[in-house]
Amino acid sequence: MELRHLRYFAAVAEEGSFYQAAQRLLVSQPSLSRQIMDLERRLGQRLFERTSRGVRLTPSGQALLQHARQILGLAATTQKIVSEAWTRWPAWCGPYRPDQA
Amino acid sequence: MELRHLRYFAAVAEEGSFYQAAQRLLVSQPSLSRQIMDLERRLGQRLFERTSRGVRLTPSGQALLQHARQILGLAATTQKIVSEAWTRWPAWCGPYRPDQA
DNA sequence: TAAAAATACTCCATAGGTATTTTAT
DNA sequence: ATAAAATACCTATGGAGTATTTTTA
Repeated sequence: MELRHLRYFAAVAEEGSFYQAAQRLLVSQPSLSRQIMDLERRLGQRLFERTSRGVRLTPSGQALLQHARQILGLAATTQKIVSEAWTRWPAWCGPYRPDQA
Repeated sequence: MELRHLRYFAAVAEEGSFYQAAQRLLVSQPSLSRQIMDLERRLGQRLFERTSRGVRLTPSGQALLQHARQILGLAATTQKIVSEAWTRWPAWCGPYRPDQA
């Protein structure tokens, strides 16, 4: 499991749709669909019920969402804290412009 | 930033050596070295001081280690909780054998 | 000078894209 | 009939490996 899986999962859960979440994440709907299927396979759980007008969280999905938010929040905080520390990366390494590091 | 970066980082921090950590992680020393450099680039911080008999955490590295452990612990707990829920993945999808999901 | 890390390549697994089909209402 | 997800297929980024060089106690 990688943070990418959780970012994608949370977006789908919040949008209630692969279609919408893909737009928000700036990835294609099939790429997103495959990442979620991969996550479901890794966890051995179906996370969404698919319908013809979107998706709905399964009980497992609801459980995951709470934890995913915690993890993503902690990851964001961590990046902020460490990135803003005073031991700067030497300038000669060149800049790095992350969407999220 | 992905969980892989944090897993690798924690291993290096605990072993005090890329060389040793690579063996523990079952990856090559150069692969590990590049992943850590990538993480340092993303965070804009040098995480380790390199010496000829291993590595030592920088202040930024020490800060990251605490958070990395939290995140990795939370991720492990999450996988356990969700994986052991009752909504089993249908058998027809075939099994999945992760080292860690 | 002897360890450990960094570099230089090569390879390939997989994330991501486009086109299309399937499904459910 | 239509809107959304799944599938098929292709491309390419970057993760991983081997061989080698550089560094520093």
